[in-house]
Amino acid sequence: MLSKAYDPKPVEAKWAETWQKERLFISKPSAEKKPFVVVIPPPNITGALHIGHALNNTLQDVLIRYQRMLGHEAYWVPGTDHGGIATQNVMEKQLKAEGKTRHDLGREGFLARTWAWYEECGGTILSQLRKLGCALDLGKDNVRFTMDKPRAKAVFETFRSLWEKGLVYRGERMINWCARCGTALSDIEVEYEDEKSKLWHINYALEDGSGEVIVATTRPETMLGDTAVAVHPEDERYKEMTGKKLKLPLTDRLIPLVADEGVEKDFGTGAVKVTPAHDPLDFEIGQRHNLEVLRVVSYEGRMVNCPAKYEGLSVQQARKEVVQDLTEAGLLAKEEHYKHSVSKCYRCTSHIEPLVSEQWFVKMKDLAAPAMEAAEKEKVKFYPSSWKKPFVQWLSNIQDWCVSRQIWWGHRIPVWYCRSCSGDGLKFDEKGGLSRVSFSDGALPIVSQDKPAACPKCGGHDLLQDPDVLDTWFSSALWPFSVFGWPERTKELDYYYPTSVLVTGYEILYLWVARMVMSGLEHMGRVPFGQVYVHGIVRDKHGKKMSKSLGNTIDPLVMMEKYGTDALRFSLMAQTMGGRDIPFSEESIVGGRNFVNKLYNAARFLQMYLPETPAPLKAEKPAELADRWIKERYSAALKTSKAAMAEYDLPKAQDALYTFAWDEFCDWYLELAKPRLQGSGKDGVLALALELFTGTLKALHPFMPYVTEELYASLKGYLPEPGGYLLNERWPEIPEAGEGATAAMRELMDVITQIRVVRSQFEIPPGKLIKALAVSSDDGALARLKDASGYVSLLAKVEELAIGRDLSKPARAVSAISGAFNIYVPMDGTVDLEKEKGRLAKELEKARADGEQCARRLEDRTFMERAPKAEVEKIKARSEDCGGRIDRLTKILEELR
RNA sequence: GGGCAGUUAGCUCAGCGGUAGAGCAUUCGCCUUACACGCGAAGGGUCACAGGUUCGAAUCCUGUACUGCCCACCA
Repeated sequence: MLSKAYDPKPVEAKWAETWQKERLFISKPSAEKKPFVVVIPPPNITGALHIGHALNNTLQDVLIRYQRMLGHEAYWVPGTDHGGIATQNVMEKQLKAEGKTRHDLGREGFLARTWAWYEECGGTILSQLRKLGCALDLGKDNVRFTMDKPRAKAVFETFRSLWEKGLVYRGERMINWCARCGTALSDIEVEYEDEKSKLWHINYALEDGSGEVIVATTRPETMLGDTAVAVHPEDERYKEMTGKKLKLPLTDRLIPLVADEGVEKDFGTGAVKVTPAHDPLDFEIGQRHNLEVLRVVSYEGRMVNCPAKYEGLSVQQARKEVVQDLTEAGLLAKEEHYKHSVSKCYRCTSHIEPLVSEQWFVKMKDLAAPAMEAAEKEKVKFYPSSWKKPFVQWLSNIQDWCVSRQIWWGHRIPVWYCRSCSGDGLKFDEKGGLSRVSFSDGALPIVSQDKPAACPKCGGHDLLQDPDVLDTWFSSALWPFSVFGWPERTKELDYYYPTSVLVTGYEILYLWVARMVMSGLEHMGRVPFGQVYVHGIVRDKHGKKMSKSLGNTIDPLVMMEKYGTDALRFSLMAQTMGGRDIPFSEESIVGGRNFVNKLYNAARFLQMYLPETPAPLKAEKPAELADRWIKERYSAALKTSKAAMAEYDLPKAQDALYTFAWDEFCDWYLELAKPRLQGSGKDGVLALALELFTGTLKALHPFMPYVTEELYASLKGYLPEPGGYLLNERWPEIPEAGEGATAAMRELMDVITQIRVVRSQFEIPPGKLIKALAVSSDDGALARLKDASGYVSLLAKVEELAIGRDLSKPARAVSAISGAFNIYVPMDGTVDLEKEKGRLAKELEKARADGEQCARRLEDRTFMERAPKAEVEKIKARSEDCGGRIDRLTKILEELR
């Protein structure tokens, strides 16, 4: 005999290995079958999978397995992402623990080490995905990496093509600089956070001594880089002074007071200090007024180009010093508390320094236009659809994309420079390596993936590659076609592109999804996927974001160990309603674990009655009520589940099967089957139970692959058509079924429930067999109950059930009403009259209230005239029913007196 | 400052035009020969608020409040 509780560990290990060994998940282009393709959002090789990955990949796995079982050529393409800055940060942290920096290893050494890390970490991630049950073929030939050879080729081809179209350019612009990561970031890689700070009011005196201008700022240290003060042209307070010079405090510089539309009159003092090098708005003002761009913060985040006393200080230190010096000089007019949003690096949460820098950019407007159209016309359709609007809006406000990163790990920018032709445009670090490139200083680009043999202009051989690498999202943007070998025209590309659906969390909708849509349209001429399934973020049970620093993370691997993979998957799925964030906690996994156990025990129950040597059992057309009923319920559950899948409502699809399996199949059908399994009808019951249970296992397989595979394997020998792995089986056929048995069962189930209520309320010991009477004036109902009286005896533990029209209530009996029946349960001892009256009176009260409500509506002329006929009929029937109940209850109550 | 979502039982959420539902938690009774990771039963909600549409509103419309998220150069 199998153990009472399901032990997932050995089962999961066995099937995970078998599935991979059999290469069950591999796909080949097939002329006969329709492809269903999903490309995995490639996890960064930064460490272990987290709970968000577990959710994301469970959703994809469900879709893939489901589509396969529908008979489509379902292909889920596996891979990992090199993860640019994120991965480099992980490596640098490792090095730091060894007391080293990447510069100790040098660029090549650092890259070699990171590649080794990729081998290790990439493998770990893939094995974790396998553990999650993902239907991903992890054969070496099938797993992609955003930095492997074919993907590198795609990246180069993209860069080359954009360059030729003039869509990629190098220019000096305001960018977001993370001094800690030592690189520029794109606008969407910056996060904003409210911080408590101060608003300092600084006194700038006019050169001619005729007055002063007070400016308000949150960044006093940048005043050292001010090259003007600006006011609104219409501002009466400053009209007279505009054009005059101001003395810049703490320095000996003079700066002009300019008038600019960009200044808000009503904010602060109406005067802004202008630091074109370190503020986006100031940069614009600077451009309009031809102001000098004076950089006072270096790439290292230290003060430069300023009075010696501040030189080399960090921004924070400089702020303190400047404020103190201004105070001492009596130039600090005011200091007020102020809350404002500051920009932070999305990779390391350090403060971002906006600064002007020469970088590579991709021109976005022309790329965004077709993507907007695709979203608007739903060539790319969002689930839930509410994402369409923000998606389109984001595209419509798009800015050029800064794609160069001053890090080492990533696709090197495929541009080379000839040392002799590029002149001053190339800057070198102390070790003689190329550190910066400036087109404005004369650097001449040669676009090439590999080192060109010679400079096409001068024939020189001293060629150096641009030191920067591309934003990691540059290669991710190509993923839906680069995975199939683009730019090669492969047969995979032909067959699988465009892919079917992309499954992702909303946090990377712009970072990733939008860029894939744009790239797909630009390079392939077609959207990369027709549908986007957007899910939320897994949060802790209080709705807080999970983070290591808060200590509220849930490790999916630990949970899989503890509760089983199916349990984790089921529970995540159950809570991912509506595409919103998912509050998750360890407790919520218990529900999934319990359901897995329920299925396991249902199978164990069936096995008790099956012969040891498997032989096919053929189910006959159900004749008995319970059989007809369960088949109707099965049919309804499959129908609901299938319809929900079509709308990407995965939790609903799962829930329909859950409810059927537990509440209907186990709680009612199997209970009713127990005595029949002892008698001559055994084979018929077994065959039907097996048919429906294995069908349910099939339908549940996408959600909980392990336990279903295990149970199916143990039961399939008894089926007429045993089949193989569930993944290769067809999703169950939905039997034609009406609702007749469902209605008849409902009537019966209520009788059983009413007797159970009486038992429970009058504390009849659960094991004790009782007598009961069911009285009704409805002959049809009496006949139906007579036919099924065995069910009542069984499930309400009634040893003698008298059914009739004219049976009278025995003395010392408790009464209940169920549909057309008055039910009497004789008691051994005396009946607690107060209790009995109390509950019957409560019933009566309910019936009366309901009856009155019906009556009111039936008397309402407008209701009778305007409501649909069917509705009126329903109310009439309900009203009659209430009337009957009231009469019967009143009579019973009277007799109690 | 704009946009989007949410507000239903103690908690997490379904329901989205015709008598308020689930899971968990709580209470009571059961180790009933598949399952105590279980079985049976019970309690618990003026469906945020105010108007409107409708014979009828948790469900549709308008507004208010609160919460959360996204976007935006207000120093």
